[in-house]
Amino acid sequence: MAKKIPEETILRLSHYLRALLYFLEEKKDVVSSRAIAEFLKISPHQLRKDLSYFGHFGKKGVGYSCAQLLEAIKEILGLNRNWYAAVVGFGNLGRALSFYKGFRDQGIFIKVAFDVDEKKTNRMYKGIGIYPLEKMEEVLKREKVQIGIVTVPKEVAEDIASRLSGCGIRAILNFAPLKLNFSHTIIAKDVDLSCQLSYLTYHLKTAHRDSPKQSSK
Amino acid sequence: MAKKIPEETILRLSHYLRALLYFLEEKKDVVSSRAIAEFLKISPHQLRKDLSYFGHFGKKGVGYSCAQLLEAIKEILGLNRNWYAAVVGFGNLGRALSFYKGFRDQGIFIKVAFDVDEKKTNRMYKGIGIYPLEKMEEVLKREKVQIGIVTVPKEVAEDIASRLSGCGIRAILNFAPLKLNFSHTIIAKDVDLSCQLSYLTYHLKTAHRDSPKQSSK
DNA sequence: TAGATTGTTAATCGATTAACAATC
DNA sequence: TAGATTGTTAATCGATTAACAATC
Repeated sequence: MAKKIPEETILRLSHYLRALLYFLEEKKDVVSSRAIAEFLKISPHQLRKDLSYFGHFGKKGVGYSCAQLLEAIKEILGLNRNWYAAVVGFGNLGRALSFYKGFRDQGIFIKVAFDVDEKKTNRMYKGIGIYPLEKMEEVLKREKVQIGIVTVPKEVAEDIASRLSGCGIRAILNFAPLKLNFSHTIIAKDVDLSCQLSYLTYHLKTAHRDSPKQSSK
Repeated sequence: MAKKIPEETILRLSHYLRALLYFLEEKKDVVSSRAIAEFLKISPHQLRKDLSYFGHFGKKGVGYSCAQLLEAIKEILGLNRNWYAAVVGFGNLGRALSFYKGFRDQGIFIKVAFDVDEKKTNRMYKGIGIYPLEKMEEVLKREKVQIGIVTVPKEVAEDIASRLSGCGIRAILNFAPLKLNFSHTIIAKDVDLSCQLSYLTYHLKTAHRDSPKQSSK
């Protein structure tokens, strides 16, 4: 592989996808990097730099074909196919994520969920099969699932991750407040909601004493 | 202000807090940067560098007092007091966040929630008052709330943010798939769940063709 | 051709890692 | 005193921004 691709670039590709969907809805055939950048409130340089990691998608002096760039980015992100996920921990958050529309729109479907609480399990819930946690290995053996979404308490999260890994699942979206993104066998993305809120309280507290200006990013 | 503090540093302070809570539970009075770093799977350099932005908290040759460092970080993050938040959009995700324990443990309490759906509103729900969206200004005038948590559809998110700002709320945790973190009057943190999943599908797709090794971070 | 806009190289900026002097 | 560990400076690494040649 030629140049290392920044993680931030990958995350921004999703934004570009959204912008293109918007411009397509607006019946635009072609857009410039400037127009996309304005829509997303970023700089056009960044968009072009990000795309340059993957190839040449535009025409100099013209811009980008919305439809073509959309397809190209979908392909880069692997979103030109369907993916299936399992939610582990069917509490408030697990349930909310199971029915999150944003995932389905991208072709990512929650197929099954697991929970320790026997009262929740062994039934279908809006098309999703809910199983007891101890049946995880058994169920995942027959269901084709590539992604695990972990919303269990932090005490068991690491164990769950390694069990998922044992079932052949190589990607985890983790909501437990600890780092799962450290192994070499699993790709994990940690989403730590408490950290995000502390980030806000830090700035609320700090904004006071300094001045109304604020270091957003 | 002397040196600019990286955003990543602020986010890591929350992790340090958790590590210290762990070591306190383990009855440790003093910990070294190495021990904390091992627990969190980061490098001790990073911990020490991060802390150095805020002062001197350890004793050379000894380490850090768990209790003292805990208090110091709480103060830095503004977590030595209570904060109150309003959830806007009481759908699946809004409801899940309203009862998320991790927030309460940090002294951040959801006081009220708003939704357009009249069937959900004008009642209490496990201690949280649910109000119709059009009463937002009225309710927020009498309730002391510093943080807005936005889980409305993307079409209305920007409008909601500016209405929150108009009510004196200066910090927003945004789950709508667009950027609210651009104004100078509001501190926003955007949490984009679809991006996180695409990040995983990208790596799943890419890991195949390269090799089992993976560029975690 | 002139104007517009891309793709890429170079310059800048910022964050992480490493090394080490200070000191408990 | 010797060993341990912090806090800070310096070196490295990586990402963003800017500038511009290529070209539609």
